[in-house]
Amino acid sequence: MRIGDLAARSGVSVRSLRYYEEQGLLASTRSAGGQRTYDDDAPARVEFLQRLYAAGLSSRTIAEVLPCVETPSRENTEDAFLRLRTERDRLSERIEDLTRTRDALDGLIEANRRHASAIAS
Amino acid sequence: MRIGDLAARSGVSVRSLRYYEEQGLLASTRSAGGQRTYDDDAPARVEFLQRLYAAGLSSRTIAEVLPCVETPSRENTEDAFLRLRTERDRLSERIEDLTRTRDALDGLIEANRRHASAIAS
DNA sequence: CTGGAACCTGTCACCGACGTCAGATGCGAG
DNA sequence: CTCGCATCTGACGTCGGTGACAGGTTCCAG
Repeated sequence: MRIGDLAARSGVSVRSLRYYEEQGLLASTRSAGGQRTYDDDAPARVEFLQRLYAAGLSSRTIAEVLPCVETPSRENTEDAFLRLRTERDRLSERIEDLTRTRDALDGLIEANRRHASAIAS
Repeated sequence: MRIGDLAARSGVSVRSLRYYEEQGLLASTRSAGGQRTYDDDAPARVEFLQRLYAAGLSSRTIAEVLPCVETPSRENTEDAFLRLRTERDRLSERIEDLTRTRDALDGLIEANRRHASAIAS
């Protein structure tokens, strides 16, 4: 699979795919002419990367966490594993915070709705 | 309350407070010498702004939503109200997405833990 | 009254993921 | 073989919320 195909399948720009590789997040083999070739796992991988980015992780953080995901061996995995749990906890806090914010917005909406109906009556 | 006090109380930099004002998100009266003065509601207001920023809203979006929050009158509130609900829904989707991501991370952690214990045994 | 801390405006720098352009090269269909 | 699309590398631009600095003014404690 070439980079254009991967981009089309994963819904990510070609630029981003090159960037992911530059950051050490996505591997590719090169053809004789130097063009990138991806295996069938790539789209899922890219989707996962997108997920982590959306969760607020930076490229560097993702890179630190990935060895834990890819090669669940030992040693160089130990701190990556800790990182992974740390990021999970951070995400958890984030979710709670966002939920509180949503509740606050709900409160505003409710107050506004009541106010509007009070005017209407 | 002067800008330094507000910054200290709300845990936001002086720079950011001036920026919020520049974006029309935070009002201040000026002293004779031109220095900003804030009333007692300001810290809560700033905290709320921080919440919205953390929820991923841009300054412009916050500005579009605020009239709905501040002056729950009618007319110029109508579309602000729609905006507010739109943003609430967007936030809701975001929360769901992050929750899915957290579940994915939990899956990885669990898999890794099992793998580690398999090695240990 | 005075000195120094706090404040003012204005401007430039930064970060990080990505857009975009340029110029060169690879690749496959006809 | 050739034409044209896809891909390559490298570089610069962008956006938004802030940091940081400069040069000047205001405020308050002593």
